[in-house]
Amino acid sequence: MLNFSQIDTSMRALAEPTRRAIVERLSRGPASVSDLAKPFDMSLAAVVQHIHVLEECGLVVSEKVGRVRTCRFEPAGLEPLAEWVRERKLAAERKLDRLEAFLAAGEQDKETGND
Amino acid sequence: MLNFSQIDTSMRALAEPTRRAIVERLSRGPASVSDLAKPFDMSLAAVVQHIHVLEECGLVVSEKVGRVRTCRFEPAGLEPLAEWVRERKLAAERKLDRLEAFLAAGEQDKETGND
DNA sequence: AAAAAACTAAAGCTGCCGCTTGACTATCTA
DNA sequence: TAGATAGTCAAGCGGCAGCTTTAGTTTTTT
Repeated sequence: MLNFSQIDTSMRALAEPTRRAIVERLSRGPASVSDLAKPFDMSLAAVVQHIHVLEECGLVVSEKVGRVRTCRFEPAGLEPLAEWVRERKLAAERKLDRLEAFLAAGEQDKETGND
Repeated sequence: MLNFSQIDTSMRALAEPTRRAIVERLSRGPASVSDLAKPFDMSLAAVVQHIHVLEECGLVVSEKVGRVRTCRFEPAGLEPLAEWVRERKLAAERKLDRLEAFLAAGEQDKETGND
């Protein structure tokens, strides 16, 4: 489908349990790459790859000082996702509104008809 | 990783552009399977498979009457996702609060020290 | 200066996900 | 009742995402 939109990349990024766990960890404060890797039963390289994905979609930023790269969570990266959810809920509500308006109009007709 | 949590299934479901498009369509009102399939350049069977995934994670419900299956969007299915986002933002804020408290305490010390 | 620590980069492997095809069932229409 | 419509089921295929391994670099420690 060749979709490179923001919502697509961040959804894909967070579909991974490991990446979600990394974000959860970072949402409680910054951490180095090896700190992030410790809880996981996988190679450091694998965790680094996950971090790259999270950086590419703006959910994580990092800075290297000396030999240590420190990663931080970027809450703004959640916005595309949050917005998509809001839009879906809103559309569903509007649809419900229209249905209710339709039913209300029907009741109205009935009442005026019976009047 | 064998993760069957609600958040995992719904994130995975919505990581797919086609499935997201289906939800977008349904959030504006119910539709039959073939209606849903029309905009996509793929077989009906493929779309049916996507619908199944969306049903399994509670984002879509459907009902078959006669030979037509009508699908509806279930906004409640978004809750796990919405909650996860809220929690992440909250954790990040709290972390920021602690930082600010720490800095404020530092300023306090400075002031009392200079006093 | 040598060894250790903290990554980084690249190549290769494997399992799963999304898709197709084909064969089938059930329902509606002419 | 014949044909069309709407969906279902299952098998199979190809690509790619996530992981490993290996070999490197840079920085810190001893």
